[in-house]
Amino acid sequence: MKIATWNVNSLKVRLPQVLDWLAQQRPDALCLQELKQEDSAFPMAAITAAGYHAAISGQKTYNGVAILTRNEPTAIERGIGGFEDEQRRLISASVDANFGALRIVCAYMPNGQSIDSDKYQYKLRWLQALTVWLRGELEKYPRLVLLGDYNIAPEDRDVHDPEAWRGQILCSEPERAAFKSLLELGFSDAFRRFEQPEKSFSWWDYRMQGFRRNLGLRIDHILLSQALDGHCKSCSIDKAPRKLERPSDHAPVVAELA
DNA sequence: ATGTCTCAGGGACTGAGA
Repeated sequence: MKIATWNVNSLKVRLPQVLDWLAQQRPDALCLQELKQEDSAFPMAAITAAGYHAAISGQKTYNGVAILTRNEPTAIERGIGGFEDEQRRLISASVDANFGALRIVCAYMPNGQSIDSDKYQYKLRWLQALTVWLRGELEKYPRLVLLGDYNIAPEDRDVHDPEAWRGQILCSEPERAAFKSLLELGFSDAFRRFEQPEKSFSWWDYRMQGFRRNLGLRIDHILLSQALDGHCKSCSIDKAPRKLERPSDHAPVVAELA
């Protein structure tokens, strides 16, 4: 089965691209972030017509996440259990796979703005709560995949200019330590299980002709629980949608499980 | 290079967030 994650930076604007991508790629599951719309505005009819179910948790202007699946999702849950958060950043659902039920967790992790911002403190608290909560989720759902926009570049090789970014937001040591804490739950980074081109990124700033010059970061990830390790057959970044007119600033990340 | 894109409020542009 094919699973993917894509920060679309407004589903209203990006809907035609999402529908095209679904038609071309036919993923079994697509996790979306930054819908930037309330649930009442979600384009359910178009998604249904494309052959997909949708579990959604939307919000006006900011945030908002969804899981689109070809098979009906079950046990849909919103947010991090035990963590009060008015921002709609996380949704979970289960789908059947040929190797057993798969638990999908779709996350839009906080950006943090800058390391001296109170949004940075919120980011670190959010990541801590996620890690605590996931420990229990992994017991309930051993075959669990955590996909989304992590807003963390885990290593220097995930950054176009590591020296310029050192200690900055998306790259700071506390953020990288939080990412490592996720790995210590038994997760592995699907992308790094395979040989990849150098300077592989998933996000490029709209400014400075960032995409054309490949001034990017790899901040969108697919983490696989230990029970899924042997099931992952490939993982790659699809840069094609980033080349379109009016693109999202992120590209989809895709993994194949069997 | 405070550089681009998106949204809301209000009804043209500005500010916030990324």
